[in-house]
Amino acid sequence: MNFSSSPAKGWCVQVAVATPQHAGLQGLLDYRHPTALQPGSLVRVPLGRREVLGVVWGAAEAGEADEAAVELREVIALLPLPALDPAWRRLVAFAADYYQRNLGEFALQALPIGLQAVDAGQLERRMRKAKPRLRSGAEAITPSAPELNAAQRAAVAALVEQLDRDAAPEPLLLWGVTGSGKTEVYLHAAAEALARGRQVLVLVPEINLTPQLEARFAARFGAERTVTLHSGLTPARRLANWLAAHRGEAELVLGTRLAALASLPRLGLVVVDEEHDASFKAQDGARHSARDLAVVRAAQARVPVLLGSATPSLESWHNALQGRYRRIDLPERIGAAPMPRLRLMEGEGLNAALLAAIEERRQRGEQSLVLLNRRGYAPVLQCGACAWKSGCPHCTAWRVFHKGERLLRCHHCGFAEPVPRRCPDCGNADISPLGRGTERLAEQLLEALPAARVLRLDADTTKAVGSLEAQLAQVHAGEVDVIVGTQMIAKGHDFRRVSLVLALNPDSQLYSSDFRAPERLFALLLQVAGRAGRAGGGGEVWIQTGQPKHPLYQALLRQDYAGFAAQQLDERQAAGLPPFTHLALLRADSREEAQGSEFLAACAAAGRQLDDAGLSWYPPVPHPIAKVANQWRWQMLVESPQRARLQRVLKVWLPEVLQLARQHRGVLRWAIDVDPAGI
DNA sequence: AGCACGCCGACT
DNA sequence: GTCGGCGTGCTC
Repeated sequence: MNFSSSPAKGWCVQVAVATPQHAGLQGLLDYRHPTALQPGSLVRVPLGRREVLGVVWGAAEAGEADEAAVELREVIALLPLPALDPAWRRLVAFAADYYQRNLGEFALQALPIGLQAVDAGQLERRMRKAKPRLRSGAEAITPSAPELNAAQRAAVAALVEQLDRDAAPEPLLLWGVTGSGKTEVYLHAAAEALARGRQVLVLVPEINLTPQLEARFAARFGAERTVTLHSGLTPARRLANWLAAHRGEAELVLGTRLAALASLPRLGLVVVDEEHDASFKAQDGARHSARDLAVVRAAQARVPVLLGSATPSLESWHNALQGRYRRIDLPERIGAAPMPRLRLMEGEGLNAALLAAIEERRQRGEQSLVLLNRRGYAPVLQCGACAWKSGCPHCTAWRVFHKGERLLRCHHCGFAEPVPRRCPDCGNADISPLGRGTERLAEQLLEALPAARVLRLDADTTKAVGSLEAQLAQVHAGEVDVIVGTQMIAKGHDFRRVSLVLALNPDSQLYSSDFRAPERLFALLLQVAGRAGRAGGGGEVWIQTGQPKHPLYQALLRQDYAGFAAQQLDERQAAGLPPFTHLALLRADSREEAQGSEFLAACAAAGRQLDDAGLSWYPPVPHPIAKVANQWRWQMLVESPQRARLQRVLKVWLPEVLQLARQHRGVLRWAIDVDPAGI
């Protein structure tokens, strides 16, 4: 033994910290620590002048020969928490790799913001005072659990079989209309997982949907076993809930997309409700699909995943058709409430027939729901004498006329000004609204039906905390005859008194440049149709359209999602679109119009150069809204017949993109979007 | 991304 | 004379 050698220089630990890829800091950062640190440990480390949170990914002993180790900065503190488990690290590593982002960016995005601020002492105090929770119990199903119908029993049976089998289960696609009892299947499935001592992750698309779901789970299993995770929680609450999940105390974790990467050491079941919903796709930061990551997570952990929807995403539907997912149908509405009758009507605006129908319902004490997917009074203001329109000076978009607030407001950058009395260009006093939003529709309804009590429900009327709940309470109390709203009225809320749903000219969404627009419109209309007459029966849905022969409306009339999906999949295949191809979109924002385009063109050229997989590289095109807040937005598409080929090429392409971004001044931001929501 | 440093316009 | 605008550069 050699006692004379100097002591080892400690350990070199590799730490994941939140550094975006354009920061030029790739991969893990090395720090020094006197002892070895377990992978998954949470640490505070210095980064420049800041002190940041990091996750230990690996450690190597630094011998005395290791001169470099002397230069490394020291780990500041080790947080007194159990390490993030290998399953979590594997999932995060997959996500970073697949979505082409830094590991640290994904890892830190998955941790609650409260962890970054809190120090070790605070954390210890917080954990001590955290109330002890019940451990998993056998009393999973309480007597209040209702009987399941045959279809629901089949779904639960399929899931139980998967739970008890130690093989990677195939994802279950639970297909059932509103009211077919999907939630009850989730509850029974959760009970089975809890009875086996496992944790359950339930994802929903919107914060608004978490309270009612939480109430149902808490009523069945106990509030002390249930936590929620979503962006509406205060940082302290979110930290406490995250910790409860991380330490395995919370057995049921309900949340929005940010919960998909929560730490769940005993995960036994993943549920994604309304799996088709666009909210599962993160459009900022490290872009990813929480639904897809939930499926990957379940596969990696070899636990079942339940994807529920009345109108599954075409990706999931295709997967079921291909035998990769197992489809389970819930064909009946529970409680014998039939689906409402659908009608297509030609025409424009509030005509006599529509008004008469609303008035008839009102006199019977029933409610009507009018869907118009456009906020404000009118989408644009126009001068009667010259060519002036209410354009936004900072965006290539019109500013919307908000009559009540007397404002012209840009819905893209937020720029607002008082409505001018005269045309800013020619001074003419005759300026008038063009088109119609929910505010104007509500006004027109009040004029035509003075006795009707009209409530407007959109992002403008519900932005104050608690105002959505208050207005919904009014609706449920029968204090409202007509509800006018945007698509937010289609989601989750159960309007028992509504017997008539009107969708006013949704045609514009049919001809959007986005290839997913028809899919979204079908889902929206079927979802809003499900709001009509859940209790009594005899509900009606009227859809006003100039294109009654359009296959989408014809399929909707038959309430034939399968037929619609088949037709859409044919179109996607013919057009070379997902799920038959795999896409990545490179986006760039620039100060001057040409800069973004030039950068993306250079990126495309570099891509073609290195592409050995025969991908398609499309030229840069402006974003549908080319300029927002004085920044020009461009995008460029890469298309591949195979996912693996796309992945392989992106991996070698991105370092080149990073290089090019440094050379192209004026490019303010850029980001890669793998599996983009739209193009 | 943060957060610094660094050099030019309107104000206590 | 300073306060502060955002250009540019760095972070194990």
